[in-house]
Amino acid sequence: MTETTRPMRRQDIRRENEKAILLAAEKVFAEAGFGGATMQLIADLAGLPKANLHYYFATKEELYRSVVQNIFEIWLQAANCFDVARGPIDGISAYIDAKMEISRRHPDGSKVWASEVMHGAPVLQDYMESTLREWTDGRVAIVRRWIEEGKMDPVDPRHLLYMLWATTQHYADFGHQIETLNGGKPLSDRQWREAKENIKRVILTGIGAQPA
Amino acid sequence: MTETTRPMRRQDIRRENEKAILLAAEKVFAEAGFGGATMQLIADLAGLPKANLHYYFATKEELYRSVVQNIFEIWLQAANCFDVARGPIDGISAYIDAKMEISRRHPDGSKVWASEVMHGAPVLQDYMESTLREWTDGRVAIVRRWIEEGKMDPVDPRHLLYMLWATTQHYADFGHQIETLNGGKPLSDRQWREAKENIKRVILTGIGAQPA
DNA sequence: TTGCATCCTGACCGTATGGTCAGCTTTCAG
DNA sequence: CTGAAAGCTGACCATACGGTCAGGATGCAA
Repeated sequence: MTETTRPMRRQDIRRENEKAILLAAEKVFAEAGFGGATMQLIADLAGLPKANLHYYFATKEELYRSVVQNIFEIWLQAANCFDVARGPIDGISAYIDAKMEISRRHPDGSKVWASEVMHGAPVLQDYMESTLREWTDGRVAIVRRWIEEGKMDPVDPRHLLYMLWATTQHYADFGHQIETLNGGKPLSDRQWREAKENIKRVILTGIGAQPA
Repeated sequence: MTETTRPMRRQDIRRENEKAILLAAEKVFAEAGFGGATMQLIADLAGLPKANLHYYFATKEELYRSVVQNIFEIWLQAANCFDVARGPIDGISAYIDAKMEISRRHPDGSKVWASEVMHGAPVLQDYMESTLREWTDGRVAIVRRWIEEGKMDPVDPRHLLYMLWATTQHYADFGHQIETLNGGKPLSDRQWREAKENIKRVILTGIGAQPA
């Protein structure tokens, strides 16, 4: 009677449940932090009994780790925009767009990531020391090259990167504050567009990479 | 034997203990989040028995609220730089300096504030809807005036403010990430100076407010 | 059809945590 | 000096949480 779908195959069951749990966990971890999140709440949100969570993820830590790693993947993927670009205008524009889209579509993930880093990255320390460092060094080299080629002013690449991360991430992490200051309403399509435009204009102008 | 100071007066005792508790609480809340923080840990860090905490602060929520309100005060005070300035160069420079100094000297407080907002500002919602909104509207008006007076390009004042908040706050909230990418060492005096300089240069240039 | 691996779950457990309280010590006004 | 108010604290309690487990249900290969 309550069944609307055909009996599932094992593979599908596993995949769907894991997905539901990860989605619910992301939201709960984002809203309450690791310490404030409870397995019970995640289970309720995922529509599963609590014991079932432990069938898929042995411990709360393991579940949390999975959530954080997921975000990290998405976060790193936004990097591609940077690489294929031929100059700061293309590259930084695309990167800002990509990161703003993540902030908009994936605010919970962004918050979990922020929370993880704020608390000293207990789970991701090794990633930060390897993958993140490599990624950053690569991007720093690219920016340096752009500077040498006269495509932008000599700005410290690291602080520029931090600025990009901070500004774009802010729209997810501090979304509640922005919403409150926006009269309690989420940003509209137009406002998101304006946000992107403003950020891009200020930064690109700021580093002397404006077209005209 | 262990007494190095003369017996204290009641007033002093109260003041000192409250201060010690608030300091310890700020650190623990910053490191573990509200849910992950324990009264026991705060008590240990403050060097007091747990029951004593409850003598000064009835509940964990009340203690947390005090910590958050403290930060909010400091945060708002940085605003003054903005008001007394005669133009964007002075005002924004001073504001960036002030907020960066907060990020450097008060990273725990900044993290607690960030955490509070990220979790939907359960404690500070009323403040955000009154004080913060008023403050923001005031600053928006100032920026608008600067634009009308031709002292800077027509940038959306709100997104500019968000950019200032995000960029400066990032050095506290994501301090661990920055430290990791800095070879595991905290930023030196020189690096902090460079950070400020870079941010100021990019933003002031970006909004067309550079002196020359 | 059968046997088995996978999937599921209600009931349970040990522990850690926020909070309480009775009764002690210390300060200090009168 | 004295009594009351303020300050302090070890021991205690109820609860909520992460995690376990025995045993039932279900899909599926042979």
